[in-house]
Amino acid sequence: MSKVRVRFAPSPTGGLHLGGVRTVLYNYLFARHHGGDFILRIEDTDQNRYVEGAEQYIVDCLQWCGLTPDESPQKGGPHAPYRQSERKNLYHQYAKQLIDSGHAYYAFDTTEELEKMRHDLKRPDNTNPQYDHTTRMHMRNSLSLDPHDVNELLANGIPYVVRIKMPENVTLLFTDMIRGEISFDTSLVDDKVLLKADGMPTYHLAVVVDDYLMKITHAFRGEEWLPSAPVHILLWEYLGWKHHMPQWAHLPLILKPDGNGKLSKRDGDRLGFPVFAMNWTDPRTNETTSGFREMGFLPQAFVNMLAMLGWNPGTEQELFSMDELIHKFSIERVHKGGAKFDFEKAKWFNHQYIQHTDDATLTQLAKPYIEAQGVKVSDDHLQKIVALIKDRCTLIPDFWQQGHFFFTTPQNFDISPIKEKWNDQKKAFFTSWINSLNEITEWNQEIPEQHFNKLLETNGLKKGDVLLPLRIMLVGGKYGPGVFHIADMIGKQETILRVNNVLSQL
RNA sequence: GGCGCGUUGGUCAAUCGGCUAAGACGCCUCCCUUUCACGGAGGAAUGACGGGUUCGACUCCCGUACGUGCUACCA
Repeated sequence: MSKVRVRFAPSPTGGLHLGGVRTVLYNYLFARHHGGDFILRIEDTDQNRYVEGAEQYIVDCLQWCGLTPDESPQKGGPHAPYRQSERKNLYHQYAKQLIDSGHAYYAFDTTEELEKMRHDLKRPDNTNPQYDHTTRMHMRNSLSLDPHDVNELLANGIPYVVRIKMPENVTLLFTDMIRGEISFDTSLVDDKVLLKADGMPTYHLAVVVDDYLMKITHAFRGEEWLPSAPVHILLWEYLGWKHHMPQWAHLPLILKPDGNGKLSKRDGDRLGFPVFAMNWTDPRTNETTSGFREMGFLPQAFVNMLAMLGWNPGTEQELFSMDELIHKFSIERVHKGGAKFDFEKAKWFNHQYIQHTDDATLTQLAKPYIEAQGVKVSDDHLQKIVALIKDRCTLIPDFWQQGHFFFTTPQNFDISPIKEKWNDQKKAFFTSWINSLNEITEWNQEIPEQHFNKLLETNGLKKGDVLLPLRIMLVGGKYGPGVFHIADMIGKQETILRVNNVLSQL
């Protein structure tokens, strides 16, 4: 068997969607599992939809996720170029070959004529009339027109497209690696455009020609492509490449969490979670769509989560390194049905990864978020804090949410939980505690607590009476790690200051 | 409308004819923690429906329903 070669073939029209990343992932895992090649091919045949920066964005996403291609527009390779727009001239000969063999034809219909046909033939029982064997002879093409007229139109440079001539009454069978045997009746498929009037191929022609030329052995794509599979299979056959056709796998869709349907970036905006891998700003509208990276996901967690959305190894294991995924991944275990995206589960994965990441690495990840708040802190000091609060961090920005009081004096105190039970006795306790702290020179985790404990009895209080007030004083709210850990980290002066701050408010 | 594909708890899902139907997320209760988390122990919650085939069907077949995708000179 020849070397496995797969490709991810996005169209550079915007940000990379969850489903897109998962398609890359499955391609990548499959290629690595089989010791094959993973190729990035840019399908930019639609010049109207081309968006500046989208290709670079895709490349950056793959890089962030650790899914680097072996061949790509950036890296080059034996089958360059890897951008279809740069391969434009290649496709013509194949279109010509199809016309000569009678499997395709020229069509001269204008947009208006096409619209008229679709409008005129529209019936309740046929809401979408097609350009197919039932209608093609009524249209203006090289099948319906006199050959002499066709030549004249071509000679005069009248714009034309090339359409595939779908055969009638042929049952097309193929085996999908995920779904098994699938069949189509070719009479029901329309004469798809292969070459557009601007000279660019459509997806249908380009994908077949390039997969052949680039020696692709396995082709993974979204389920939405299933209905056009017969067109592609026929092209492989008509071009004489039948025996080189890749094995197909149509991946299930990723669905929106509520209701049904494909997950779209609008769902993310609506429900408050990212749909793109990284922030994407549309250069035309300047609108930014948020991404998992910026929200504070670790790429490994993001990838792990996506791997499990539509695939699992049949064991109870949920957390996998990339190497384990490569080792265990098999396309046969990919599900047929679509999966609803669950942001809560996504966050759980990230929390798991944070807990399993060493403190030094986390420190470097958290640092930019801390510094963005105008705080300067040494790596050493930060790392101690990170160790103390990582348990309660789900996303990287949580290191600030959960630890801001280590860096800055709280300005707002939620005293409501302690206000009602506050009394002079407690006030006296804290005053005497501060006084005793002022006396000491040594500062660590134990000393302030020893003084604290000692004073309880003299003031007739139980520890539980004053622990929460102390927390509010130091933190500002009912959260955070052990209070004496905090006192230790912020130091004596700051501890006294914060106690006084709240004492004056009560 | 036509065609394709799909359907196990709220969600992700195991099961490839033996089921008293795993596990995870989320939710609830309790324990731990004199905060919030983490952790631990429990709990509620599932085979769309109807026919077959079979000693036995969540698993196989056929219908129906529902969902979803496609039906562009977009990918």
